[in-house]
Amino acid sequence: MPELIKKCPECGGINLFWNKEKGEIICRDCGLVVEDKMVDLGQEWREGAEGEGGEKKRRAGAPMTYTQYDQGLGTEVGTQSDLYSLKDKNRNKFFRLRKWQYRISTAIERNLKLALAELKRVASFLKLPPSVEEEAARIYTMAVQRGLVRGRSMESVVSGSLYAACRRHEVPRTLDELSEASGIEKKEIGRTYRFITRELQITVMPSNPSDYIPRFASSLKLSAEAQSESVEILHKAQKAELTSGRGPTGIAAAALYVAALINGEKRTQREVADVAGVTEVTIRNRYKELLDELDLEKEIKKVKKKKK
DNA sequence: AAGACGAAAGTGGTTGA
DNA sequence: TCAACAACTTTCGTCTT
Repeated sequence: MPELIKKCPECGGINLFWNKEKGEIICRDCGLVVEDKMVDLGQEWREGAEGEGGEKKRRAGAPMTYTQYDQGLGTEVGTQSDLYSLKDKNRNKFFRLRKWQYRISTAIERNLKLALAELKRVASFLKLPPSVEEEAARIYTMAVQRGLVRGRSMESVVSGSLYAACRRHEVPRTLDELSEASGIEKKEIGRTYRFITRELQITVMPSNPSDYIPRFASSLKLSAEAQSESVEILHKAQKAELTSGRGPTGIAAAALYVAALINGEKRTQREVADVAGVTEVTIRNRYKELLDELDLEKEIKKVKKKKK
């Protein structure tokens, strides 16, 4: 743990946790990601576009994809030196074109200004670290430049960008949380999220259940022991291939529920379900699978006996 | 009385013809 | 484009603490 940060700026708690793998510092009391030092992956987007031809992987220049060259937005219309070489007739044409470009670019700028303000608002509501906010802004900018906002509300694209940025930085928020923060419907966010990641060819790793643990655990006020216990359970669950195809939040919730039970800090299924944004039924299903595959019964019985 | 459990029917999204 | 399908939710009745 670096010396500089000793207290959580959000809640003043001193229960900070330095996750070396992810290079971030998490407050165990309120779940705030105090600082993250993740390497910025922003320039690597195009490298993620797998396997079609070699020339598509060009690296230099502004962050735009090769298809943008067709769309003309990246090109300037007419410079001074061009103008002098034109006859009067054509001059008018070029003035018109320049006017067009001016309109387009100011429209984009105006949109960006509004959208980035909204983005900042939502990001601070969710207490997201600056790097995530920045990444979301970049994603949004690309979306605007490629005209992906057309036909969608600005807010939903902002939310989609944020959702994508969170997942890329492995501090995922659930769609419900994004929805609450932005006031956009859950499915709308999901739709635009899928749309923009596909169109921009952003590769997002499927989110890992353990990424949710610190936040959920702190909302439930669970001890650090229970938290690491749940992470361990998750590891085992992953080995037993219980995690593929399932919703990561459900698994995380079940692991937390079991861990709380084992540690004698029992929470009701309802409580866990609420913070994880899933239903009790889902927790029960995952919970049952966990008990079947991993032999946790003994541990739970142990705790029960102790109580008596 | 509250929580845990399970069955059944419904929802939204993915997949494969 | 449509139907089958899996994951998840909603709802509700029953059992346990």
